[in-house]
Amino acid sequence: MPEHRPYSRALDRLKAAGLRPTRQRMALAKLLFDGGDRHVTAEQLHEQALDAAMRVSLATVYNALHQFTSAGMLREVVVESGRAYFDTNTSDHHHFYHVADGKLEDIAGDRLAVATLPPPPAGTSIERVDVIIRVKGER
Amino acid sequence: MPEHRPYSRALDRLKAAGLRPTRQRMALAKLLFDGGDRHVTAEQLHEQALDAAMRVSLATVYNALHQFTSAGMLREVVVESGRAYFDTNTSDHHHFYHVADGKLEDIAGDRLAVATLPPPPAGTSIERVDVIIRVKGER
DNA sequence: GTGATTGCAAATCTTTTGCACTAAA
DNA sequence: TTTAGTGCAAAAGATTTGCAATCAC
Repeated sequence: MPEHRPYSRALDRLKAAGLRPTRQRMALAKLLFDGGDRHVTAEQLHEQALDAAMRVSLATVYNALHQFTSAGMLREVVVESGRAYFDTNTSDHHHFYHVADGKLEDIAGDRLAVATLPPPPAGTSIERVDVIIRVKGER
Repeated sequence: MPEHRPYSRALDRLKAAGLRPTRQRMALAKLLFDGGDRHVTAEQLHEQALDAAMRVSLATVYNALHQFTSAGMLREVVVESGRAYFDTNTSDHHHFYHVADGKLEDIAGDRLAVATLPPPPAGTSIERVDVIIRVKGER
C-alpha cells in the first residue's frame, strides 16, 4: 500500500516526460493527477489553480495542457466544437457526454466494444477510435 | 428514373422544413444537396458560394447551417475543437477523420457495429452514439 | 550565466449578435 | 403591408503568439 506522496509523484511524472519541473507545472500536475480521473477545460483548471492560491497564467495553463498531452500524460477529448476537454485517464476507454451540463463520464474500455471495425482507407492507419455516447436528462 | 430538378428539389426541402425559400437558402441548399454526401465547414461553404458567384454573407451561412441542422437536413459532426463540420448525410453512420488534411469520410452504418453498449447513467437517455476513427497517413 | 519557461497583452480564429435594410408572402 | 430573413460590422469566446522578465539548472 503506497503512501501519499503528491509532491514526488508530480515531480516524477514531469521528470519522466522530460519537462522541467517548474512551480507552475508542478502545481497543475498536482491538481490534475492527485485524486481520481478528471476531465477539465483550460478555463476550469485555471480557475481551480487560482482558487488554490496557485499563481498561474491562463497562457501557461494552455501550454502545460498541451505539453502534458504530447507527453502522453493527458488525452484530449473532442465532444464540442469550441471547447477542448482534457482527460487524465489515458487508458483505452470511451465517454458519455452529458449534453445538459457539458460533463464527461468515462466508460471503461471493457464495457464497450466495437464489433466490426472497417479497414482504414488505403494508405492510412488507425490512430485512435473514439466513441462518444451523447446522453440527455437531468441525471 | 427521376430527372434532375435541382431547383424544385431544393425548394421542396426548404418548404418541407418550414423555411422560407429565400435566394440565399436556395443557393446554399443547392450547393449542399446537389451531388453526393458532403462534409463542410461554414467557411468552406461560404467560399464555395462566392466562387459560384452567389452573394451570401458568412453570417447567413452560419444561420442557414444551423437552421438546416435543426430541421434535420444536416448533421453536425464534432471532430476538432474549434471548427464545426456539417454532414449532408443524416442517416445512421460514422466517420473516418483524416488527421493529415482534416477531411471526413463516411462509414456506412452497417460497416461498423458497436457490440456492447453500456446502459446510460441513471436518469439519462441516449441521444446519439458517435464513432470517430482517426486515421493518419497520406492516403 | 544560459537557455527554458512564464506572464501579459495583443493578435487570431471561429462563431454569434444587434440592428437597419431587404425581400418573401 | 407585415414579418421573416439578410448583411454588415462589432462583440464574444477560446486559443495562440510575441517578447521582455524570471526561473531552473
